[in-house]
Amino acid sequence: MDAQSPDDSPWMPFENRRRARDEKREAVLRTAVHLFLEQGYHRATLNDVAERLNITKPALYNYFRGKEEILFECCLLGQERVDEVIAEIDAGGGTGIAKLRKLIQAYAEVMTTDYGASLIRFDTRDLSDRNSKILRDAKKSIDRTFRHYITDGIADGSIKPCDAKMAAFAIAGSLNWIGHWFQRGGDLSAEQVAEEFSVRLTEGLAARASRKTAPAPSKSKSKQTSGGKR
Amino acid sequence: MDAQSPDDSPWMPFENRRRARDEKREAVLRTAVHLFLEQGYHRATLNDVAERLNITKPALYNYFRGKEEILFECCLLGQERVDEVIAEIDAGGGTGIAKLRKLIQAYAEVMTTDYGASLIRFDTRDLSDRNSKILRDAKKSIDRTFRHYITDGIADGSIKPCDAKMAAFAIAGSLNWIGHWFQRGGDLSAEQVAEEFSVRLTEGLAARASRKTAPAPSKSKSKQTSGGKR
DNA sequence: ACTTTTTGTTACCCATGGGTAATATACGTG
DNA sequence: CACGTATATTACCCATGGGTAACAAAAAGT
Repeated sequence: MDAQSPDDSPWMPFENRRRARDEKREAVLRTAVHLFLEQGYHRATLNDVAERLNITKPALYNYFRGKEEILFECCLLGQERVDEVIAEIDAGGGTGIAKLRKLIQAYAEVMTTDYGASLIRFDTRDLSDRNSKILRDAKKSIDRTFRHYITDGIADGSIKPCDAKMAAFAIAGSLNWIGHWFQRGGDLSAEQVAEEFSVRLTEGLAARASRKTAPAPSKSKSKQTSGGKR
Repeated sequence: MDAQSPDDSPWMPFENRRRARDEKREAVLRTAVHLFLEQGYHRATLNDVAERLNITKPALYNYFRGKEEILFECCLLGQERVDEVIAEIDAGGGTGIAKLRKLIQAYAEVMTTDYGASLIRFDTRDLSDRNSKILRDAKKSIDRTFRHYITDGIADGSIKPCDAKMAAFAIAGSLNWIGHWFQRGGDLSAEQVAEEFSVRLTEGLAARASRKTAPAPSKSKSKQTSGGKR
């Protein structure tokens, strides 16, 4: 997904250091998110980031207000990718479980990218109140989408009745964890993981005798939500 | 699980500050882990910890070498609880899926405790090389146990063939995530969560027509491991 | 009561690293 | 070429917070 490796810098040591501003901004973000993930946000210093780009720390301040803003924009990029994914799925339609599978697969792939992982590996408490709230709201919205697809699926019969809240937590947990263990170049590709998870995480939820195409119209049009305890 | 609230201190402002050394050590850990989780390890200062205990920072150094050691011991306590759980299950016996369910349930409950959560909420990179390795090894061992129960289950026919490695990741991810969202006093009790997860996370794995008691002795005594891709 | 040990306190050190000021160098433009 | 602007650099500031030294006050031993 990331076309360029995180190490290539537009600032060649002594060459044409003339490129569009936005490209440099992006290069800063790419390098920063990589370092933040590698060393942890607090251990990675702006000097480290600058050094990898063949510049010095104050030069970074031409593109960002400070360290916190860099962190925020990394997370934001990850969040935006997820939002795009959701918008696409919402536009497509399908049964609840079909949408859920699509979401799981796409979300899993995002989690294998640096920006995707940053969405959950970084602590929103390191952000300003304003930015922290933006991200927390975005995550809440993503969580709502998971739950929504699940309740949709229960309503249309493609998912067997269950506690949507906890099912969403279970699924999101598995997916978010990818951001912690996955690394490129391992023996598993991002696509393999995404494919496997979209199956594994839904096989327990799918209504039995699940005809791929036509979900059996359940006679009891129960109002969904939780089936058991609560 | 934690009998005492994290705020009660053996150092009453001006009272009998005479108690066993170990109790004080534990009180420091309880308060520290609580603060570390609440604010994040890097934002929580030793002054904060000391203040909550009605003492001053240097007093902490009577019980610990430094901040890092406190962090380490918190994680270690969580890890030990998991190890105890595993030892108990190993001693019990049963089919692969039965052991897996027990592990999931017990692990989930540990994750709802402060020490349990610290096991995954804290970054091992904040520890010394030595301590970091100890914890990473312990986690690897836990992961192996998950995989082992799964391959056991595949071998004894209680779990349908699947990629044990990824199944373990999926399950562990869900469980670890509990440490991020669960909080006491919410609308879900630790037991409810543990119970629900032990069912939800295994219903996709269980071999069909799973008689609770006697697992159908599979005629094909295949050598287990992965069934499909890899 | 006297020392000794344990457990605190106050006062300080100082490395770290985010952020800024002043300044230099290249770039595009009239 | 001169000028303004964008971009980098060097040199610095300083708040933070982990850790230590020197000292005080209980507890415990004798």
